Amino acid sequence: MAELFSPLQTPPALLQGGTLARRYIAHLDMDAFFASVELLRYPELRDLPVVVGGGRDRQPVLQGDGTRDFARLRDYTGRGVVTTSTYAARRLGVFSAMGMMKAAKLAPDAIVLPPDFDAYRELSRRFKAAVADWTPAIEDRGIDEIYIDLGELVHERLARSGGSARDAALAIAQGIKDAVRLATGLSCSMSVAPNKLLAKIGSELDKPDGLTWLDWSDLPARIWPLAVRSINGIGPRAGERLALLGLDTVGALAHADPAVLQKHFGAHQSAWLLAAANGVDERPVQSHSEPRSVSRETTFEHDLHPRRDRARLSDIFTRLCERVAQDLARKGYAGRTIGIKLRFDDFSTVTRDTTLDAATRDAARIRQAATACLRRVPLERRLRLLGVRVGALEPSQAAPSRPRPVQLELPLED
DNA sequence: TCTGGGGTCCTAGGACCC
DNA sequence: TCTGGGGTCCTAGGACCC
Repeated sequence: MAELFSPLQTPPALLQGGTLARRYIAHLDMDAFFASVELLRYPELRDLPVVVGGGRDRQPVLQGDGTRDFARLRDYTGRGVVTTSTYAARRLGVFSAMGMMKAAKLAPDAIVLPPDFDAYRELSRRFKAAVADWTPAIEDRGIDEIYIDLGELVHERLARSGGSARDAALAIAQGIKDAVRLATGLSCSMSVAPNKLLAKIGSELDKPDGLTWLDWSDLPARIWPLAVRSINGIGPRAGERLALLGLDTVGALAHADPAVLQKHFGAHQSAWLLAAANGVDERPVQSHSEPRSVSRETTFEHDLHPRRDRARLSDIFTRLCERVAQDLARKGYAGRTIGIKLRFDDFSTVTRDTTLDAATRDAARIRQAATACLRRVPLERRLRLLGVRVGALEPSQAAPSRPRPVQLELPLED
């Protein structure tokens, strides 16, 4: 049943391993997800630079002549970052996580839309349901992406119609892309590869609406020229440290001296870096996972003074505890570890937590424990952010409540 | 005019126990 | 006089991801 690696496709590190089953792992990534959902609603914005982000901002205003008046980035004031931008906005240099004020400098005429997370969650549910019609072997990776283990589907198709595994996998992936478009009106990019690591990289290679096949034989030509940051798990910090060692590309990392890497990154991380750069990743597609923590936090419009703004802070604190308690009840969990997070006006961040004898999801109990945590922090600066977290979760007796249905004014009926 | 909100995982030191 | 070692839990911070 299990095919074996052919030596040509096999990363050297796995050769000794012997009989590993060839896997067909897909990564599916919705294209510019939030912005694309907004384009369903406002088709007249297609091809324009549009930014989704910021806070409680002005909604588009329907005017007498039937056109809508949209807010412009240049008029934006306040904190907040770009959540997503359309491809037209990206061409102007505006990307996710960029401060809105910086984005306004680059693209003052771009249109700003406030995020509508209920709509995004609904479309997320629809695209995942469409994929689930094909296979249950789906790993959730957030609102706009999933991994899919295509192994069974590929073997079924080969048994039925013959042909190459590559053609079978690509036909299945194309079928899934079509199903997602039918269910949502949105495009996605997919890649099929021998593991999650390569599939994740692959889905970026042909965006938007791409479909990419990757095998180990593609490593030198298609993966090694990429920046090390293309590897999921190498972030800004590790990227910088690698650059200091002269390791800018995945290929350079793949051929780096293991002793040098180990000196700078330790045994564990250096081994992972080398494996990843060589396309090696044995993690399974995990179709079920239990939540570890639930949290709520808020950044204030203006920094608050711990004493002068004490009443307001206290209100906000209470509300955060209540929302965390609601989230726990909705999901059917309680937790033993209660924690707080503070961010000061200089952006320094501290956390404190405490572990109770028994799990709770009671807002008053959470607030009591969180207040005790708060007393352990010296409050000498103004505050920018306040957060409350409950961890060490365990399922709690009461059944989780059903999510409320969301009404959407989107042209999505099929 | 810098820098959101919701998460996961890892590390490291100290407490505590056997 | 000198001086164990392993395991687990708790806490704080930080890197990273979507």
